[in-house]
Amino acid sequence: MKKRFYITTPIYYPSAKLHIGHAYCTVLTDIFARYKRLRGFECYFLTGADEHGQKIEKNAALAGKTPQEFVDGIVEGFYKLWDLLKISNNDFIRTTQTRHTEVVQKIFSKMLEQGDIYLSKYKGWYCTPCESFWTDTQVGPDHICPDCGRPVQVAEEEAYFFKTQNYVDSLMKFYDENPKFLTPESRKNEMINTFIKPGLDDLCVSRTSFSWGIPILENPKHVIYVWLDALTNYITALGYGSGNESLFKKFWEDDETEIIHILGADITRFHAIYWPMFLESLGLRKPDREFVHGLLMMKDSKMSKSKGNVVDPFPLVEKYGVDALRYYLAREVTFGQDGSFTPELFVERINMDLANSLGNLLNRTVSMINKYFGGEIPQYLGKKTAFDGELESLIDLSIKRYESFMDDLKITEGITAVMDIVARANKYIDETTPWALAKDEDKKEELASVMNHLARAIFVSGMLLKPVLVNASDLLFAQLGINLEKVSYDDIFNPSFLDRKVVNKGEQLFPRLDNEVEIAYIASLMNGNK
RNA sequence: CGCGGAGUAGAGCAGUGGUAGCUCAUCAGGCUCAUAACCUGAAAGUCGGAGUGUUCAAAUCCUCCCUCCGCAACCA
Repeated sequence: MKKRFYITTPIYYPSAKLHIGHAYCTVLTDIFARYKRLRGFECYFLTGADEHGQKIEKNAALAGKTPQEFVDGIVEGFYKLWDLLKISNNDFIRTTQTRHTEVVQKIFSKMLEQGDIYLSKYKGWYCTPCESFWTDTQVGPDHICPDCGRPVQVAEEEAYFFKTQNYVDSLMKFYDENPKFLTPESRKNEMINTFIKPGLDDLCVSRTSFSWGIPILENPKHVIYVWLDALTNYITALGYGSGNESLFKKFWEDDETEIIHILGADITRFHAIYWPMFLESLGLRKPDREFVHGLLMMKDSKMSKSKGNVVDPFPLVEKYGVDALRYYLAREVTFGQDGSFTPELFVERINMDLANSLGNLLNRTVSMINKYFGGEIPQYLGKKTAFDGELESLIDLSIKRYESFMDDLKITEGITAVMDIVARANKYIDETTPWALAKDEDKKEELASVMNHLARAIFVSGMLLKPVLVNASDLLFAQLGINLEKVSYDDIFNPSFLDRKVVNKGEQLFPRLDNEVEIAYIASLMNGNK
């Protein structure tokens, strides 16, 4: 196990507002980062914005702004959303920042000098009115501009290319030697069969047809084109090539750091093929893992602006709280597979897991401790009832399962391991029938043991869910009388940790939602975006 | 033959070789500490179809077919 982690999301493109799909990727990455920190590891978490390119240039012109003004406005929205979702990123990189642009220029120069980049001609379908190049697949069989629908012509422009042939063999070797590099594994097969085996083209890394990009020093009519600019954010953010490389040394070069990129399927190719090549060209280490997450569908069809089913996370969080949304994203959608967001699933998941199971368990337990023990959690007395041992073993087992799932980025499975504890605790109440024990003075010890065990089950669950439920876990601790300053992960292993703590019955952690009303409300939010 | 994913109980999903699972919904029962909650039990699937394919053993591997979805144009 490495002792330090560097984890990243892709940098998102600020051509429009972010939606729940971006939130999904960022929240899951955040959960992992928080999990690692909770376990006591150092974890540096980076996200950001990829701000160059023709589309930004065009959208800015349409909005009557300079490109920089335009992206500044959009990125403001990024900050707000990540703030709202309690994203714990350590840094936010913008590709328009000089700490990035200057280094990208140096990177380009180095590659050019080494002969990994050469000047040639980019040939493609060109739409004169749109001033845009398109690929074969983009123009389709009729050779029509996908933007304006008019016919396109074959055109050429001077461009720089990255020589992939220099690194193909070494990439294949890297795949072989690092089976966990790209997961899920089907993604790796896709890369090899679809892109590498048929023969990899060199990658175009500059453009002259627009100017909103990082100029190439050696030839300033060119700007650096998308991927060489975008992917390198992962190292420029750490100060690579700058005056101060301390972060870079610590979180990239040190072998004790595990480097993890989280990304979506549509950009797998660039992360899995070109990024390792760029790094090798620079003589740098490659990431340990690239984890490809699935897409969030809106009930059978992909979320898209034209279909009017884009979900805006803001009103959702405003109404249901950040924890509800974070929990839904992490639990409902198996990380690594496609999943869906629907109002029905959302309301059901929150009600069943958070309100009925966890929230209600806390509520009933605190009530009983108040009623039977004047609010003081009884001391741990060992295994006093026939069911104590079973509950304790289930807790121990669930902690182990949780840890091993989470370490392997199986976040959805990690959460279900915690919910096993909650379910078992609810059952334990029925098994031990505390209300019956309370009527018999001789059973006082058993009753005390039941309360202690219940409190511990809730405490452990709350701790394990802390990376997900960033607010509710603290509220849960507070109800159990835990001093938030004096609690740490390792306390879950101490059965006596809760002895004599005084509970505080507070608000319901997750009030039950009215199905019909809330489903209709969320549906109206989605339609409102049409 | 473009690439990829999916097809498992009424709905939504998990499950990659070893007696078919989870959540919800349904029905019956229990309990009363609790947020009409919680607990127990039942009914419900020939795991898309085909193959006298591989194997001691297949939802899981192989071959073929069918259907749906995503990518290929806004969009993680």
